[in-house]
Parts: sequence; structure tokens; C-alpha cells
Amino acid sequence: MLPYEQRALLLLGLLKTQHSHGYQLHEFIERNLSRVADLKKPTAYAALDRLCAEGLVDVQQEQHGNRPPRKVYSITEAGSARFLALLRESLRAVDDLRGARDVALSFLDELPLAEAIAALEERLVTRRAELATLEEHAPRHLGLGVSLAVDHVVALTRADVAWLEGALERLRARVDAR
Amino acid sequence: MLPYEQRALLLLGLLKTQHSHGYQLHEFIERNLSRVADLKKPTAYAALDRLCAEGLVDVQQEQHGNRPPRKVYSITEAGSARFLALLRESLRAVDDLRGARDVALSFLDELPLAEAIAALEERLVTRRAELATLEEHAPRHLGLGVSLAVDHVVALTRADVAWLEGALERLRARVDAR
DNA sequence: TTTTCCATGTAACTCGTTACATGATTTC
DNA sequence: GAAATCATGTAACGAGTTACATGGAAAA
Repeated sequence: MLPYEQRALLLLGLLKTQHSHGYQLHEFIERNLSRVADLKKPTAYAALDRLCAEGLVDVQQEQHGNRPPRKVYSITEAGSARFLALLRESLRAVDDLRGARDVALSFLDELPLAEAIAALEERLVTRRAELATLEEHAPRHLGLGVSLAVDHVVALTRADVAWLEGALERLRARVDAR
Repeated sequence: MLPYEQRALLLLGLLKTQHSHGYQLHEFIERNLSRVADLKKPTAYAALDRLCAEGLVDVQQEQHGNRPPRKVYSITEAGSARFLALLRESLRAVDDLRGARDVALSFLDELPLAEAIAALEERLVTRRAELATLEEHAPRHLGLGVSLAVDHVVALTRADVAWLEGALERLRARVDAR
């Protein structure tokens, strides 16, 4: 669910530290960076192919015993340069904070108040659960950057929880006022 | 940048109040709902075609003088039912809060600290400007729902600003500590 | 007179997802 | 003997974007 540029940044960034193969990269992302990014397996493989075609990484086939052969990627100089350029660019830019589901909020009035409240309560439960997951065993040994990134997601999630609590309070006040 | 379901919800919701043509709908969204949703013209027209094909809306051609003919859409009963179903569903669900640009945060360490700080300061300026835009002349006469939706975006933007301020403070402390 | 507004679209493009395929190997 | 792991992919699908096309009317 990342645009290609951010995928490239992610993969190049990981390859800068360790040359490794697709499976390994994907696994690392799922295990350690899932709080920050979400990269599907086929998308990751395709991105690596493309990075290769663009000359940003090199490949070597590797085989251990008769396990499936690996394609081990390592970053090139062009890749390093690109990584830095992407990093600078992306660090400056902002993401759109409008969620797709906010459209529904706009039509809240069309639903009986009690039902709207119930729906938002479900939303709140989900978010609180997410927040709990984010806060327990967050990755620590991965450097300042990753901590900041996770912290960012946590901050936004907390804000969403707080907003939901406030909104629910206001809506409940409307019920009582009848 | 909305998935089809949310586009459908948006268009059906507007058509519930007023039957109107594509141009008008798009304009209304741009003018009044841009803080919440972003729907491109070709995407809107395509969505209306599709809603029509699914029997959720009806069309009639209309012509005034010799201005371009209009396709005026009105919601069907199936459309109303669908609207309510989508509304209930979407109100309960949560959006993913991970931004694409958070990947860059993860690699902050790869940049000289001063440069990272400068980049995030730019980010902060942009967000503050967004926040100002959001807060001035926000739509009022559009009902509780829209106010809530805008308020939600505002809350998330404020949280992002606050997070950036905190992060910058911590990073500056690191510079001073050298 | 040039620009903007009205009103609809098409075409070309990139993107990303899901589901499936393969085949050996280690673990339960 | 079944299931999960390792490792790579393909195919089919549908979404959404940008840029362009059209053509009259009103506004600057």
C-alpha cells in the first residue's frame, strides 16, 4: 500500500545495511516494520526487479544445498544516491491525513443517533486495540529513526482515540438532551 | 483517492438530498467537502455511470437552451438501501493511519542530524499552513456530520503538528548534547 | 478577445491486490 | 503424514490519475 517511491526508499534503505534476498527483506519488514509500513510479497519482488532494471541494485543468484535458489540484492552507488535523494524528499513532504472513512462521518445525521453512537463505539474499540498492540513490544534496537516512526503512528492513533471519545461524549449529550 | 465504496457512499449521500448532475456534484464536493474528501472529475463521472449500471441511481437527460446537456441523477430505492448499508459499515470501520512518508522517518539516522531537522521543520511549516486553512471558514451550515468529519481531520492534523514539535525538540537536544 | 465557466467524457498509464503455482525441506 | 517454512514468481483484476478533447456561453 505504499507508492513505488516509498517502496524503493524502504528497500534501498534496508539494502544499504545488509545485502539480502527478497524473502528475507519481506520478512524483516513484516516482523519489524509492520507498524510503519505494509509491503506485500509480490509487490516487494516486483519492486526489486524494477530497482534492478533501474540499476539501483545488483543481483547475484545464490544456492545453498538444494533449497530454492535466492536472488541476493546489493545496493549500487546509483542506488545509494537515489536513496539519499528519496530520503530528503520524503522527509520534507507530508501525507494526506484525510481518511476514506471520514466520508461516512459526514452523513452521520442520516442514521438514528443511537445507531451512530454504537457504530462509533465499535470504531473506538478497534482503535484502542490497535493502540495496545502498537505500544506493547515495540521494536527498540532498530535505531532512532524507527522509534520516531513508530512514535508517529502511536501519536496519530492516540489522537484518533481521543477524538472518538470526545465525539461520543458530544453525541451522548444530544441523546440525553431529548 | 477514495475507494469505490466510499465514492459510492459520498455520491449516494448527496443524491439523497438533491438529485443533480455530475458537474454539480463534483463542484459541491470540491467547494464544501474538500476538507474531508477528494474526488477527481473523471472518477466522479465514472462512478456515476457505475452506480447507474448497478441500478442505484436513475438518469434523465436535461437541456437548458443550448448549453451542454446534463445527465441528472436521482437515487433509487435500491440506492437508498445501499447508502444506509455503506454508511453503517463505514462508520464502524477504521482507516489505516500509517502514512507513506513514515518510511522516511525510519531512516532518519542516515542523514546528518542538522539536515534531518531542517527537513522536518519544512514538514511542520506545511502542516501548520494546512491546519490554518482547515480552521478558517470551515463549513458550518452543512450539518453535524460534516462538522464532525472536519473536526476529525483537524484533530489528526493537530496531533501531527504536536508530534513534529516534540520530535524536533528531541532532535535539537541531541545536537546540543554534542 | 482571451479567459473562464459549463458539462461531459476518453485514452494511456501506473499502481497494487489477491489468488494461485511450484517444489523441496524441516517441523510436528 | 500433514503442515508450515523457504523462495520465487505469474495472472487476472480493478482502481485511480493525468492529460487531452469538445464546444458553446458568459465574463473580463
